[in-house]
Amino acid sequence: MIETSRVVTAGQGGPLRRGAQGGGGGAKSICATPSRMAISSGSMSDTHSDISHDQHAVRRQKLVEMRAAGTDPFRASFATTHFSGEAIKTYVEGQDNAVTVAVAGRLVTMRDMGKSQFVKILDQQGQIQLYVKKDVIGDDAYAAFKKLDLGDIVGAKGTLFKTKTGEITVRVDTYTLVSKALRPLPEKWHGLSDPEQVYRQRYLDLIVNEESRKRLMLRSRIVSHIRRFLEDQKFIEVETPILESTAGGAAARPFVTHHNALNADFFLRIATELRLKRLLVGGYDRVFEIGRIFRNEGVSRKHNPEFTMLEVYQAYSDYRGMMVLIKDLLTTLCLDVLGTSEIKHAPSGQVINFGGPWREVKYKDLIRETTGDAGWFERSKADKTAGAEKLGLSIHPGWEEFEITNEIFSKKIEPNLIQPTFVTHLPKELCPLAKLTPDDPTTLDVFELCIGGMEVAPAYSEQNDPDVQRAMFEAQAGEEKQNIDQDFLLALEHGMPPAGGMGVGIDRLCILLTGAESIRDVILFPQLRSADKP
RNA sequence: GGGCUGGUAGCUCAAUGGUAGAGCAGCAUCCUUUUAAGUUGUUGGUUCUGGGUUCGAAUCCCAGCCAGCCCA
Repeated sequence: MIETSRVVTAGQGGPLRRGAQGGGGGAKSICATPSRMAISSGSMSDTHSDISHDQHAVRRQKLVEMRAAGTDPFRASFATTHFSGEAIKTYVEGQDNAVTVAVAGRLVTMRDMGKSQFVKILDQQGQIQLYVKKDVIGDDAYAAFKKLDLGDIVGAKGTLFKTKTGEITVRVDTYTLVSKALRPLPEKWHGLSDPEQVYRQRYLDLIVNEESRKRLMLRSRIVSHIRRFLEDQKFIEVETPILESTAGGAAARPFVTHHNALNADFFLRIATELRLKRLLVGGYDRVFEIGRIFRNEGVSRKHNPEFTMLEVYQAYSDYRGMMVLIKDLLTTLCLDVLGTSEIKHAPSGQVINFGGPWREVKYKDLIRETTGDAGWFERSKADKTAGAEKLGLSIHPGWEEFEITNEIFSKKIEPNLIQPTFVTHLPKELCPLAKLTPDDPTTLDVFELCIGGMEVAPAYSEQNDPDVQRAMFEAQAGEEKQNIDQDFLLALEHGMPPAGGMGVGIDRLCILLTGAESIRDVILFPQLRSADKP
């Protein structure tokens, strides 16, 4: 497809453990509890080292003491009745302590006031405040509670009330420590801002940076909405192979891997198109896949080596049917997930409006308009080169004419298409998988949906003439005939229904809908160079 | 791949080539409705790594690693 590409290096992102400093810090008793902690690992020097500054050591010390006292947090669990958000909703206005809830989560805020404490825990739905009073939970439990650290995971049972500042809070009757955090959390006010650590230790980012947590959860809801939307329209979701012997369906450099038992190299797929069309042949009339695609290209703000693409195929439809589908999909997506049809687009300062009619314009008209040359497509290559350079573009001498023209499109036109725009009738050289326009065989029955200056979704009237398809593949492959997917052509000879097909880059869509600045902000674990030390 | 910028305490950040600091958290102390809670005191450093210049380097130079931005 026209779909643009993405990314990267093979490196394997292992779990990173940054500073190696574990264990070493001698275990010396700092606070009371001289106890016998012969078991604690590490050296037992006799020097009276002070570990009070070493948060990791202090927390390990607490764990040792807890175990010595017969409680092991890692062997405990806790039965919850509500997530934080649900618990808050069950509060009945004006009726303090009427409802009992059991919630659990990570301690993210602690305010110690002597004989009582306000703390907050974080779970999947957000934060909820707990109020712990010494005279309610008892002296021993309170003493233990005071030893908890930020980052520890606790379960708490109690009744809901509203504080004098109006926050719905759990008045804790009992609590259980269910996991001890041996490492400290990043600072609460500024959060975690070092981008490297944000990506490498995403779990910390999710804990302390609410925007990240919300943005990435929004992504999950977006994908979920897409599935529901398509299923409601009788589309069938399928999963096709990632390992392929021929990487087809797009123009991109694939990753190569090796299967030992078969003693064969395989490519990681660069598109799902050719597999899904085989399913059209097989009688799946409406089919889609939301799948990971791998492209062995650069890494940038808009490219990750692996990314997620939705591909949809609908028999007895065409590129115009895909227009209706994508417009319905995106408008309902905005309303259901974001609750609005208008989205701020920071780079351009514009407000993108998904609600109104969407502009539709022919590729050639955009080119003629931008170059100011009504006869652009009749010009010689030299004239086109000169025209493009006049627009400030640098043109490689080896480029074909359509490449020169497309350079104008991608550099001078696409970045300015902020409002949803269907660019139709692209030159036939740009894609070998679509049908030619009946009254203009130099163009294709396709559109490219551009929003926010990005290509969001290309769609075609899919080529189903096996002979035309073979000719187009061969023309594109040139000397690389071995890269042609012969089995796909065989499938076409069995007859594929006319169909509309479309690809939607999920990551870019999420960038758009969440206002993210980089693809890395909408991918939980973006690709980075290996952090392993040599 | 090229250019630019950055890497200092657990986190966020300071520091003319001259003893490396602050806030948060940590430790200790007071406080039973707080909202970045507050109070008093206090600990904590392989300044990314390796070379070099210098009487002296977080700072200047060279190389490398990692990251971000821009470009191809």
